[in-house]
Amino acid sequence: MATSTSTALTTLIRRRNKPTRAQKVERTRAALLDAAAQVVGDVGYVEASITAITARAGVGQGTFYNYFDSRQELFDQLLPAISQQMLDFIKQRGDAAGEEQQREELSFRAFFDFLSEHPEFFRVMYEAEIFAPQAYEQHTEMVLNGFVRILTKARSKGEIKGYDAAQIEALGLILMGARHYLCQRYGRQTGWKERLPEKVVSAYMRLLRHGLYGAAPEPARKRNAG
Amino acid sequence: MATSTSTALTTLIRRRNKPTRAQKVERTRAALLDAAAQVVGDVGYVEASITAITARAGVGQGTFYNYFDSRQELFDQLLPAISQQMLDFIKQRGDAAGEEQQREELSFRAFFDFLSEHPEFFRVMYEAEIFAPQAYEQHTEMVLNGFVRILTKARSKGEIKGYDAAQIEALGLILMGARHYLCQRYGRQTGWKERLPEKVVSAYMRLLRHGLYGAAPEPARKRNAG
Amino acid sequence: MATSTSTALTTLIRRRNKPTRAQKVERTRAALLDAAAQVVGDVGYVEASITAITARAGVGQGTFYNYFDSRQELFDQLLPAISQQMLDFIKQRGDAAGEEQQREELSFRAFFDFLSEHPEFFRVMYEAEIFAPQAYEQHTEMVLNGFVRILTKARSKGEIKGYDAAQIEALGLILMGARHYLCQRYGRQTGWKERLPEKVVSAYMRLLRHGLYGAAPEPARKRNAG
Amino acid sequence: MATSTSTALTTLIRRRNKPTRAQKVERTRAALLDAAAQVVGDVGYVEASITAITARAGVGQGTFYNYFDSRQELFDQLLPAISQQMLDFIKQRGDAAGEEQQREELSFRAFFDFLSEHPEFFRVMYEAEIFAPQAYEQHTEMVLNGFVRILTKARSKGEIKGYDAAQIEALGLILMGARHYLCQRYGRQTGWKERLPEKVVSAYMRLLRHGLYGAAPEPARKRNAG
DNA sequence: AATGAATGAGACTTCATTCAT
DNA sequence: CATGAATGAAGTCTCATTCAT
Repeated sequence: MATSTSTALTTLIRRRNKPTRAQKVERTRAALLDAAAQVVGDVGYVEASITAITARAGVGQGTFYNYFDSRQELFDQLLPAISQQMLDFIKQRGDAAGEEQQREELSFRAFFDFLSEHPEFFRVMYEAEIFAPQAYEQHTEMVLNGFVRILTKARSKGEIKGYDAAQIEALGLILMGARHYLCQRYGRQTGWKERLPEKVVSAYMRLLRHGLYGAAPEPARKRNAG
Repeated sequence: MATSTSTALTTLIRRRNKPTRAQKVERTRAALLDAAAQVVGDVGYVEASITAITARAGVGQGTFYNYFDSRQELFDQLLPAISQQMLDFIKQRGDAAGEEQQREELSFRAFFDFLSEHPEFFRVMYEAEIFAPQAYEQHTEMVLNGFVRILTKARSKGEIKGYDAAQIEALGLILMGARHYLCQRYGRQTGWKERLPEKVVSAYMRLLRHGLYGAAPEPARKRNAG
Repeated sequence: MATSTSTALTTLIRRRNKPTRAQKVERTRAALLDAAAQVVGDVGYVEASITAITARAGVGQGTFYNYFDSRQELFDQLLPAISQQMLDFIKQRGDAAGEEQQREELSFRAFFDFLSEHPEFFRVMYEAEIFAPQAYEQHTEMVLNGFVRILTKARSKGEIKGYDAAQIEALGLILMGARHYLCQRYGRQTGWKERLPEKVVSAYMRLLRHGLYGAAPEPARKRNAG
Repeated sequence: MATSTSTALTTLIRRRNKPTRAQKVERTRAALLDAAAQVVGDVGYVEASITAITARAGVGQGTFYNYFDSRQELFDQLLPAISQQMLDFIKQRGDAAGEEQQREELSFRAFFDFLSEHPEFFRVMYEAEIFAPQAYEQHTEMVLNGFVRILTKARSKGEIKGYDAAQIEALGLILMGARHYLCQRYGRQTGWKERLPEKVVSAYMRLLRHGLYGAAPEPARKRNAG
C-alpha cells in the first residue's frame, strides 16, 4: 500500500498525519460515488447532474472527469458499487437460518433493513433499470441467481415439493417482485420511518408456506415476534 | 376567409363529409396521446421529446401546446388515458371465472396478453413511477384496490383462510410485484414474441394454492391447457 | 417565390411591408453565414465561437442550431458559400482579356481586388485548410481546375510552348501559390489599405512572359502604369 | 537525500555514467520540443494538447510547466527550433551549385527532400501562421530574406535581368508560394511516399528560365535526370 | 387552432494551468 | 525538478417553451 520509496518510518508517520497520495485518490473516488448515490437517492438519476454530484462531494466539476469518463459511466458503476455490500449483508443475515423457509424470512427482513439504513439505495437500484440498464440487468441476474440457488437447494432438501426445476426461476422472480413492492409500500412510502410491520412478514411467509387458497389450518408453529 | 358562422346547410354537409371542429380537436388530442404512448414505448420517457411526439402524431410542434400546458402535463395524462382500458380488459376476462382462484389465473393471463398486444404500455406504466409519479401512484392505487376487493371477496367466501383483513393489502402487493417481474422476464425480455409459458402460470398458481414449503401433494385438479 | 396561398395582391403588399416567413428564414440563414464569415475574418476559426457568431448575427444562440447541425457544419459550408461569388467575379474580369496572358493579369488583379473588398475572405479561405479540410480541398480543386483549363487553352492556342500537358497542373499550382503569397504580403499585411503595387504586377507578369534567368531584353510592350 | 554538492569524485563518475543535471534538463526540454513537433505533425496544433505532448515525451503533465510558461510559449518556440536546421540543410545542398539558377533547382529539391524526411515539419511550419503567428512571421521573413539575397546576387551577377531591385521581394514571394503549393500537392498529399516528379521540377525551372508565354525554344541544355 | 422559427437556461465536457507532494 | 490530481472557465449543444404569422 505504501509507495515503494516509503520507509517503514515514513509510513508510520503518514499513518498518523496525512493520507498518502494514492489514499487521497481513492478517497475522492469514493466521495464521488457516495455523493452520487445520495443525490440519486434524493432526486433520482434524471436530476443527478455533475454539478450536484461534485458539489455534494465537495470537489470541483472538473475533478469528476479525472475519475469517470462520463456521467453515464458513473451511473454504470453506481449500482455495482453498492450491490455487493447489500448482497453480503443479506446473505450474512440469512445464513443464521436453519431451514430454508426461515432463511427466506430472514433474508426478506434483511433486505428491508438494508434499504432502511441506506434509503438512497432504493432509487439507485430500481431507477437503474432505465438509466443504467446493463448494470441493472447484471444486478438482477445476480439476485435472481441467488434465489434460484437457494430454492434449488430447498427443493433438493425436500423442503420444496411439487415444482419442476424449470419453475424455480419463475418462483425466484415472484419473490423478487414481492420484495420490491412490499418494501416500496411499507418502507419507502413512509420514508423508512416505520419498521417493517409484522403482519406483512407473516402474510408473506404464510403465502410461502401454505399459499393463498384452500390452505391447511395454520399449524402450531413458532412465529417470529414483532 | 370562410365565414365562421355555419348555416344549417354547411352543418349538414359537414356531418357527412368533415368532422366538427370539436371532433377534430378531440381527434388531434387523441393522436398526441397515442403518439406519446408509442414514443414512450419505443424510447422511454427520457427521450420522448415534444419533437418526436408531434412528428409521430403528424402535427406541428407548436400544436402541442394547444392541447397540453407542458410536456409534464402530457406525461401526467398518459398513463390514466390507457390505464382504464387495461383494467377493463382484464376485468372482463377475469369475470369469466367461477372461483376466485381461477379468476386470478385468468386475470394474470389477461395482464400478460394485454401487454403483449400493447407492448408500449409496459414502459408507459412502469417508467411512470419516475416520470409521472402522481399518475403512477393513482394507477397503482387503483390496481391494488382491485386486488384488495377481489381478495377480500375471496376471503369472505371462505376461499382464503388464515389471513387478517390487515394482511390483504400485502397480498395484493405481492401479486402485483409477481405480475410485474414475470411479465418483464417472460414477455418484455423476449420482445413479446413468445406466449406466456404454461410452466410459469402453473408455478404461479401452485404458489397461490399451496405455497412453497411443505405443500400438500398436488391434488387431482383440472389444469388450463397451454 | 410567394407561398402557394398568396394571391398576387398579398404578395404585392408583402413586398412593401413585411418579409414572408420563408424570406425571413433565408435572411436569418444568410445573416448567420455572413456573421460567421466576418467573425472568422476577424479572429479566425479557432475563436469563432457560436456565441460570437450568433451575437454578430443578432440572434439567440439556440437559433444557430435551427440552421446548422453543428459548428463544424457551418464551417464546412462557409467557404463554398463565398467561393462561387469570388470565382464569378474573377472570371468576369478575366473574360475582358484578349490574349491568355492578359487574362492572367486581369485575373490576378481581380483576385486581389476581391479580397480587398471582402478582406474577411482571406482567413475564411486559407484557414479552411485546417478547419474545414474537405471544403478547402474542393475549393482548391475548383480553382486549380480553372487554371488548368485556361493554361491548357493557352497552350492549344500556341501562346504557351515548351510544356507537357502533364506539367500544366504544376504550373497552375505555382500560380496559385504566387497569388496566395503576394496577396498575403501586399494586401493582408497592410490591412488591404493599399492598392496592389504595379511593380508587383509587372514582376509577376514578366516572370510569366520571360522567366527569371537569361531573359530576352524586355520587348517594347505597353506596360500597365504603376 | 543525496547532498547537492558534488565532490570531484561524483563528478567524475557522473561524467562517465550519468548526464549532468543541466544535461538532463536540456534533454527533457528537447524531448518536449521533439514530442510537440511530432504531435503537431500528426494531428495539428489544435489537437496538440499538453497531455498528448507530455505523454509522447514520456514525462508527466506537470513537468511541462517547468520548461515552458504556457502551451502558447511552446508553440512559439516550436518553429524556430526546427527552422534553422531546415535552412542549413537547404543552404548546404544549394551551395553545390554553380549558377544561381542551378542553385534554385537544388534548393527546391532540397526543400522537398527535407520535408520528405521530416514530414511533421510541414504542419509545424504552415499551421504556425495561425497558431504561432509571430514565429511564422519571423520564419517567413528569414526565408524570404534568403531568397532576396540570392536573387539580388543573381541580379548583380547579371543572371537576372529586367527586374527592379524593388521587384526582387515579389519574386521571392512567388518562389515561396510555388514551393509551398508544389510540395503540398506532390509531397504531402501522397504522404511523402513518392519522390518529387521530374516533370514538376522541369516545369518549375522552365518557368524560371523562360516564363510561360512566348518563350524561346528550349535551348540545348543539360537537364537533371529523374 | 396550426405552425415552426426563435429563444435561453442549463447540461455535459475539455483542457490549460496550478500546486501540493 | 517531477508528478499528476484538482480546478473552473468556457465551449458546444439540447430542448421545452413562446409567439408572431
